[in-house]
Amino acid sequence: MTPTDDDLHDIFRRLLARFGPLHWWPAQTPFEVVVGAILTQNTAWRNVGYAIANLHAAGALAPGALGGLTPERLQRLIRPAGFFRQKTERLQAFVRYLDEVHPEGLETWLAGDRHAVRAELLGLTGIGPETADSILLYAGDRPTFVVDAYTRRLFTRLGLLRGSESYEEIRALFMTRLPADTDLFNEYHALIVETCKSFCRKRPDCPPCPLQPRCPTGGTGPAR
DNA sequence: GCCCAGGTGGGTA
DNA sequence: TACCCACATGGG
Repeated sequence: MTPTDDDLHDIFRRLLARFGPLHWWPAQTPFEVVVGAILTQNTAWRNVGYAIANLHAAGALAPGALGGLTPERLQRLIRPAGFFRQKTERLQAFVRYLDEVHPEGLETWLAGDRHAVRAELLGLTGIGPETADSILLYAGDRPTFVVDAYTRRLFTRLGLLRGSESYEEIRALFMTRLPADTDLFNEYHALIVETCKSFCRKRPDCPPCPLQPRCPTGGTGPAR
């Protein structure tokens, strides 16, 4: 049931061969990664893109600028990403914390002790394990594995997870079987997301699945 | 019209 | 620990 080192390496090789390196995260700066990580919580990335574009147009993709907006203004800008009241609170709480506790700046903060920084992120309102790991990996360039709904779904359909494991269990599983390599973790998570987005049922043009004869992301999608 | 999307926090048993 | 619910928009 639980994947071996070889399973995890083999799946990675197949996905990389299929999609090539993706060089995530789709953002220009570490701060933009943080904003995207919060905005994408239980939200389709397409909608996050609209909100990021609004923030960019408003010149608000920097901590000071975003923190200086009124909540009403920020809510308007990020409305397309959904949960806009909650997410406004979370974004402004983050920049407030950054300003008050880490005047040295986001990148310097994230470069500190990995475990301490993760614990600190998890203590912030609106930052759960997936958001914390996304920030560490994609904004801080630190080796931590990001587990998301796609990871759970794909590996459950491959028969390598039961599906009921906790976030921390799945993360530990990957991290104990793979070398602590930032680039590997970066690509692995990106490839899992890309694979699940290529979901055969939604993409009739989906090429042969690199993992199984019947695409494990599509369930009822066309075989091959 | 209905369901889902790269979660999180608060509440209850 | 294990569920439940609120939070909200846009696209298939």
